[in-house]
Amino acid sequence: MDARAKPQRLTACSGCAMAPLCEAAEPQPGLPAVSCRVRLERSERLFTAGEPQDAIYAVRAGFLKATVPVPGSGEHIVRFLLPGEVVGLEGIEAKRHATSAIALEACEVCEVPLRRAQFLSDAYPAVAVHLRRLLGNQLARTQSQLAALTHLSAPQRVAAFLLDVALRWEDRGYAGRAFRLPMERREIADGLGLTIETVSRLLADFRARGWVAVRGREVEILDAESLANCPRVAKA
Amino acid sequence: MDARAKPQRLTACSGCAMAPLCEAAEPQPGLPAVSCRVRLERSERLFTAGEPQDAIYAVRAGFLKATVPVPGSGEHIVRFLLPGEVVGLEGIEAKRHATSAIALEACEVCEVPLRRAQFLSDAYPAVAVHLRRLLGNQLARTQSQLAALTHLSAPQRVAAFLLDVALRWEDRGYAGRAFRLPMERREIADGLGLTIETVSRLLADFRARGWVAVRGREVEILDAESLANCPRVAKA
DNA sequence: CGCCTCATTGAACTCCGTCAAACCGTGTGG
DNA sequence: CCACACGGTTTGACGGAGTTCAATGAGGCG
Repeated sequence: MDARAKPQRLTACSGCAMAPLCEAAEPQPGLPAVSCRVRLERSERLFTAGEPQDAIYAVRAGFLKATVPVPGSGEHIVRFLLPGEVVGLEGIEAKRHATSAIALEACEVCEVPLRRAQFLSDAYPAVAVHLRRLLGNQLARTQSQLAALTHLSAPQRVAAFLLDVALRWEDRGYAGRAFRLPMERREIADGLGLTIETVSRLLADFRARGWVAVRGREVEILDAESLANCPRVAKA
Repeated sequence: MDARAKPQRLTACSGCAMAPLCEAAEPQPGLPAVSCRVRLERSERLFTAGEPQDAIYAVRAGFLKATVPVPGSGEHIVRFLLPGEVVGLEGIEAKRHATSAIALEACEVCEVPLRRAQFLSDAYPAVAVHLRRLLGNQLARTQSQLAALTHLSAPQRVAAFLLDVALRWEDRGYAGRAFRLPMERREIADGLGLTIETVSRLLADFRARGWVAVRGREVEILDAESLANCPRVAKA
């Protein structure tokens, strides 16, 4: 029998970025359907960098991380994936995964075969536009992240991270102020280019200031304003 | 009369990433043509973040920089643009520029109207595929850069930067070992998330080791192997 | 309870940023 | 032709933000 833990919440497809590629206008002969059956446990891989790619994916429940190999420095996190978000776009034409996607907790993922995406793009200009929009938005977001991580101080990075997750969590329709970070400190640190200890210290610092309530992996934003204006130097 | 300096070299269109969008199979009534006339002087802007966008661009001659605004920290460089490379893809459907593009020297840029790109994508699946490939490759590259800049040490970043430019310069058909960096140290430092002084010191250090020959903005790679294996700590 | 992993806290170190001065290359004017 | 000015670059000395090393604390699960 299947002893796998069941993901807590399923996201409504209505808010999913992949929706236009799932709801095909009419079924076509030989058009591969969306298979939504992919279940993952913590630290299971959805795909791995370097492998041939034949699908793109939307997260239905649970958090994942996207990593890229850095020559001489192992794999590093470039992005956390929340329910409703899409992953695998970078290889949509290269047909080869540039990143790995790894579950941070029990997850459910929808798989859209590339053949399906391509057919729908060719048949419906609106789908092609949607795909380009997803790609473009993802690129813009990654560029902003790149500039932010290389120019913000450690406290600013942690503050920005908390606000970013809160905002995206809220966009999914949940209450944005309180949420759970399913990843470990090690993974938060990796994604921010910091160390475990620095992240831990800064979270403690933010709590001492009354900006957040943190207990383990549960987080509540108490003062978003102060977090957003977090100064370069934490000591006050 | 036009006192503008003439760009030194024009790249052959054959190697340009935008080529499939310029060479339209057959002229269509009302299809906007590619206009290749954009000339820029050092520090002139091709476009600015936040502005409405109605074209994408390919660099024909000269270097540019792409910057994004970072809240509370001004504009920062996310990418240098070499001849034959494409810029503006992130806004192809958002219709609004997420980045600014600024000339680092006398430049010539080809402008492809979005209407043209969209028409060709709808009419020719191969063009749509090409656009998605450009977008995907750019995304993959930006993700790698993100992970590298947040996890590599200062010496490793400078070494990686030199090798990256050398490789891209070689891809354009020039001799890759020796090239000119038209940007100032300030701009190199900004793109790498470092300071002018650190960049200057590390270039001097690399020269002292015999890894590169640097005189002003002229660079020659002497020992690519050592640069690629540049240790986390420069001191030996 | 006992064991393990993850998280927190403390202390010492170090890479890199900051401040400051000297050094160039280039253009300008006498 | 040289003197001068000016922006960019290099080099030096110092300090601090963040890492590294180390020890303690807190959950989770058999």
